[in-house]
Amino acid sequence: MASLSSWVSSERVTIYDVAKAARVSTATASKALNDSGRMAQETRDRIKRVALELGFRPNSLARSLTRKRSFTVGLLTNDTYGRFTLPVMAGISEGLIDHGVSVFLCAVEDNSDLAKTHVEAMLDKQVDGIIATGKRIDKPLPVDLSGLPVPVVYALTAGPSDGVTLLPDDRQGAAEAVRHLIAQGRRRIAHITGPSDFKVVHERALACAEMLSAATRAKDMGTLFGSWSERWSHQAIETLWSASEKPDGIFCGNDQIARGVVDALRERGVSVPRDVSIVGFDNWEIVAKETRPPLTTVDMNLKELGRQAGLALVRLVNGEAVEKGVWKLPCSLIVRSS
Amino acid sequence: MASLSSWVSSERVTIYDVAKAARVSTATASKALNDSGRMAQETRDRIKRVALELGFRPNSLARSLTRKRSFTVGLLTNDTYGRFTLPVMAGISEGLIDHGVSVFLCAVEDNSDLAKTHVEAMLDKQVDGIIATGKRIDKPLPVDLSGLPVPVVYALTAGPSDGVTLLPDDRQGAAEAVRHLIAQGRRRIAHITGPSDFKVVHERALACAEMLSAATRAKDMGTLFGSWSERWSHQAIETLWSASEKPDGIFCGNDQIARGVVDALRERGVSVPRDVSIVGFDNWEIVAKETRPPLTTVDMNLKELGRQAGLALVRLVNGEAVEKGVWKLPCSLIVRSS
DNA sequence: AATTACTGAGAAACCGTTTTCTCATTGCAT
DNA sequence: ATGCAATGAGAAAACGGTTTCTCAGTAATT
Repeated sequence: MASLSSWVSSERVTIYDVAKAARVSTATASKALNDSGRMAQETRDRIKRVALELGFRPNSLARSLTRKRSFTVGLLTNDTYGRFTLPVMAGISEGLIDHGVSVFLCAVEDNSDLAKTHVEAMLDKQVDGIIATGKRIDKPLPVDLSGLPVPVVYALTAGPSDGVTLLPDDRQGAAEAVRHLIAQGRRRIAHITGPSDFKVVHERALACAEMLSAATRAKDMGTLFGSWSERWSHQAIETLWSASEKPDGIFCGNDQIARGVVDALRERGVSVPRDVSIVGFDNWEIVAKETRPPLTTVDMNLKELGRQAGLALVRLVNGEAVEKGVWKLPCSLIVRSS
Repeated sequence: MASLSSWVSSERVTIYDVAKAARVSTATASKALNDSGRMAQETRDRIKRVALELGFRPNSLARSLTRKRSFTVGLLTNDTYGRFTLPVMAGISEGLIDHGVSVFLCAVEDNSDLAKTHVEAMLDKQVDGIIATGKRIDKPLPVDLSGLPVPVVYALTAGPSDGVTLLPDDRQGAAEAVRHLIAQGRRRIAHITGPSDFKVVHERALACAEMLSAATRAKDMGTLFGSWSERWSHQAIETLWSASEKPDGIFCGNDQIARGVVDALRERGVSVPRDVSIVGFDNWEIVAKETRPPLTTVDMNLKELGRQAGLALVRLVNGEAVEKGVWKLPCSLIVRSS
């Protein structure tokens, strides 16, 4: 438990205090502490030592005012419930603190006016840039962020084609999943997934189909679109198991479906993974780890995605070149027992 | 879709520009725009009009520097995965934006050094106050926030006894749940809940027992402690249904358990809600709404809790009196079909 | 007519840093 | 000795606002 009790003392130490104590001007003090300007190394060291002794911490506000750089960015999200956004946000926060950058959190639901209010507040507070994040990669936030005086990065939400957008590589993740099933010796592979109006559903289904058509040894038993629910899993298994030829490997659109599939198979006396191998998607630990057997699944590395989004924004703020368009970040296969 | 394209134009308008355009000094301009100082109403109106025409937006940094008030607070969380924190954070963000206050998001996991870094960064940025939030009401954040030069409020995490802490009223929520079961005409009520080392488990179990011992018509069939899993639900139902006298109402420690209970009962041919009524806890919509029948459950109003936390902090910052100790915010019973 | 009270507005200081000049001093080569 | 470049440090002007104080002018009172 870190103690921060040094701040108990009353008034903040300013650079004037440091300068006075070190018997130099504030100009010299500032330069010494920022390793800029020219002065005797001895002077620089002395000033730094004094600053340390006095517990000097520069006032960010004052610094930002002159530097015209606030080391602050805004994070706009329309997700106040889901479980995908939190890791992304955490990744952003963690990735940026290393650069001394703080993050303004703005939760806007789908309220366009609220979003506008937040953006204005952020701009008033002189953010260096903005990150937009959401819950679906095929829906934009309820506010147009183009034409702002600061750069914008989109993470896990739809952005404009000329912007920088970071998304998980659903196709690669799905491909890994199917490859794993094949590597496990599975030959008849089906895909049970969610509603067809989700973009991720298509991406994953497409990659699954491609992978299977390229595979010489394995056969594609088809894709079943439904909903993100265990109920749907039961229906889907009902359908698949009423056919004569049954799959021995199932790739599921998410962990919830996978969980339902495992349960449905158990009810039928089909053993997982002996008779059928299952791979989920999301690595939603509360589901994946609790399933018996624990689910093999695909992790979207959302925290890393957030971190990358933060770093990309910092690069943009610094005027460095950043490739426009959609960046697909790799997913990882988490092998458990299913 | 709100358009913010007005910012496309190059340079920001400062109060100097407004003053010049209105042919007054910056002092007068400032006073006019802040409705402070003394001047002819006509002058005030004219300056405001000019400011509006020019699209003047005061630079928050500059303002904060003199006012010694940044209209910014820090939000510290150790939750980067769970589903409880996000609504709390959203509530905080939404509650504070109305006061012109922005929120710094700091995700610290259980890393004490990282937490300290974040706190220092926030203090450097002159936050007016800090909100600590987490995933469990019985675990504190990995950093000591007492003795800071700014006020602190704790929401959904353990705080010091002399601080301000906001928590859901688990007891009241549990009592509502049991009251509902009794009102439904249930007479033999059991409680199936999670691990006994969670404080919320005890709170809810205690309230449940109290409610039942006070009820003349209903009988307490006991509490079963287990884990937060559907697996445990099946076990618990196995246990309860192996006794001669079976419950006709079950209050579950969370929705996941409730979901498992509904499923386990269905497998036994017991109808919900005809034979047995079920009430869950959390109103975890993805589970509660998907269950067949949809779960009646207790909502902790986490967003409102976040909002209240934000408002409490603002009051502290303003030097207004705020009652120390733990504030329990009411839960709401969400009646669905179970 | 002289004094007093009030009104409206501006000058200047300030918040805490950074940064651009300026300048005295020193060391070195001519 | 003289000129010149390099060095070390400070004065002052930003940054964009707010606030205190001053003061000229007008209105009201004696």
